[in-house]
Amino acid sequence: MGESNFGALRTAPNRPVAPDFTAQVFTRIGLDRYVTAASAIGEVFVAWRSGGVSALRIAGDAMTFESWYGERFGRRVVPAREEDPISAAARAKLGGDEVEVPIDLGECSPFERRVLEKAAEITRCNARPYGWVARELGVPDATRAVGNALGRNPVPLLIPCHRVIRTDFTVGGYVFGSETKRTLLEAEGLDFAAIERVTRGGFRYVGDDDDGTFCLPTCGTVATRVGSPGFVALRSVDEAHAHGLRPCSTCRPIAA
DNA sequence: TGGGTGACGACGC
DNA sequence: AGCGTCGCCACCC
Repeated sequence: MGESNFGALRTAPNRPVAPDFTAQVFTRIGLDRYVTAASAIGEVFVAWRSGGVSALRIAGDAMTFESWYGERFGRRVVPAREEDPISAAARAKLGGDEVEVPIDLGECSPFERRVLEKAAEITRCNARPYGWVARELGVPDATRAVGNALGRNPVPLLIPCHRVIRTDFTVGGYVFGSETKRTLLEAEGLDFAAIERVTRGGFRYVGDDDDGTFCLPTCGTVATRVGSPGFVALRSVDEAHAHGLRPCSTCRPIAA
């Protein structure tokens, strides 16, 4: 069908066809493209279109990636011939720069979008429970749905869904496997051995007598110091209040 | 329309 | 402590 349209155009009278006609049409239509880029978990494929990065997967067989992409998004993706501002931004971010990367969430449902946008707020060296995301979104019973939405994150790493973990502070699932998730979080500065030492026995919060706040043990403000002197392990919010502690405004350990 | 599925969580042994 | 069960919600047929 598309072929015959091209044929009709090609034979239009008095109108020479530019050699790169096909490329021009694809550019105008916005054909999706991809490159490989280095990341914390090795080489990845990064695909994008006019609106921003549309997909990220671990690099491997190009055919497999292209057919996965077509299956998932219903569009064709081809290797890029040159860098683009969007791929350049993604490359920089994957390399560790704190830059904004436009993301195309076009195929996501409104709920999935909200979940991914919330996950995008979680900064390095931090982790939050699935239930925390649900609560922040105003649907505290939708924790399971939050997990499903994160599981469909089209752009892992760029939207750091690996920073959402289980309420018991075990890492939980991940597209690239739980081990990879744990490795990523450790590389960002979370010390799971220390976290496990604290949470063993049902401790859920960490109080800091110095600044008078209590946090999730995976809050970046305490993550590198969990278990050191000056911190008290707490089993409940009541215990925190008994110590005269107020909730940390960064990790917001309880509902506002 | 309705039943099945899943990166969860609380509870009971 | 670890496992099964069951409720929950959004999504997909």
